[in-house]
Amino acid sequence: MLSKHQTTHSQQDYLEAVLVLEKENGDARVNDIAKSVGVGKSSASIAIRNLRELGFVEHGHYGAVVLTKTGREVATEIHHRHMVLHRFLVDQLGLPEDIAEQDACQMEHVVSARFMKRLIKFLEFASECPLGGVFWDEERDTYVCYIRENSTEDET
Amino acid sequence: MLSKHQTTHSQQDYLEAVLVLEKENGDARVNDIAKSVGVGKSSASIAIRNLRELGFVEHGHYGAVVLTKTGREVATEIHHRHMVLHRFLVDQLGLPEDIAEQDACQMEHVVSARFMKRLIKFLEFASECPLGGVFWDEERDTYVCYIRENSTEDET
DNA sequence: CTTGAAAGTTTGAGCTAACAAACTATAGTT
DNA sequence: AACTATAGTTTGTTAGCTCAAACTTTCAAG
Repeated sequence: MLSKHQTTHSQQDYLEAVLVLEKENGDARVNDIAKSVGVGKSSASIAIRNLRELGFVEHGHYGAVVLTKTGREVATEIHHRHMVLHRFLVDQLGLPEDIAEQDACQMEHVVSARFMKRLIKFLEFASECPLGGVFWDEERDTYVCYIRENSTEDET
Repeated sequence: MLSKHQTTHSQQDYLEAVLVLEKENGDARVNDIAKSVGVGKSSASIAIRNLRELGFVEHGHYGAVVLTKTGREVATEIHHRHMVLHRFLVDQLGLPEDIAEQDACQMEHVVSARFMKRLIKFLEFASECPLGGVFWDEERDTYVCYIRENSTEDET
């Protein structure tokens, strides 16, 4: 799934959690990681030990967990995927936040790099397209398209 | 992931393989299932035994594997997801067949029912929309949109 | 009717990942 | 300095999935 640095889905979840906690709390502790990932603290402790042995994090006994260079690469890529997928699910498909969050959390681990590149181009195009676009109409429970005022050509 | 009938991703793969082999060969044998899923025949044998004990398939010793009612429900739902996702990846995002196949195989197990419903509406709308649409232009390596000739209104 | 190849099964092992329970270290309070 | 709540770790168990290797059944060809 991920470019270099082969990791399991579970490991990707832990690394992403460390990245997010670092930003939010300035600090990533085992207990918080466990809560963030949704597992018991014993599971998190073991997972972090493995990630340390694999060189993705540094972690002194009873200290904070810190991403290494390679760990940060994996974490940022996964988190980037998460945000792009989330944006697609909310902005383009019009799904509610909580559902989008759930789906993005799962999809981020399994989609190919090719898919992600295309999805990014798709989103860029949708927000830039001079002719118009498509959006979800919650009232009418259907998609709706529109044309911008001053669009004169047939193709762009 | 799936409505009722809780199953693992792996079990869903096996059930889908049985469904497809039934259609293609008229028959689903353990060996063919193993090849289709991409595992050794011992793994397939054990997996089918579990599915039998859970009531998803029937399987006499050294005989063909047959879906039960509930097994068929799971298999058809998963296969339907597969086809919808595949169509989205190819028709909408313009991904090549083999990449789309890979991604659909993974995504079908993890996306929510809400996502699938929306994606189906999205695809229906894209193919029906009277104003125009978006497609991938392989030459120019970008998305392109067009407006149909006789579209007069601003919204539909 | 025997025999060999192909199909199917069983066994024993390994890996990832989760949990609860028991244990140990840390830090803050008094 | 002692004590306690909190954080972190270790241990033992379980579950799911896979594999290779050894074994058994089936079936068709001779």
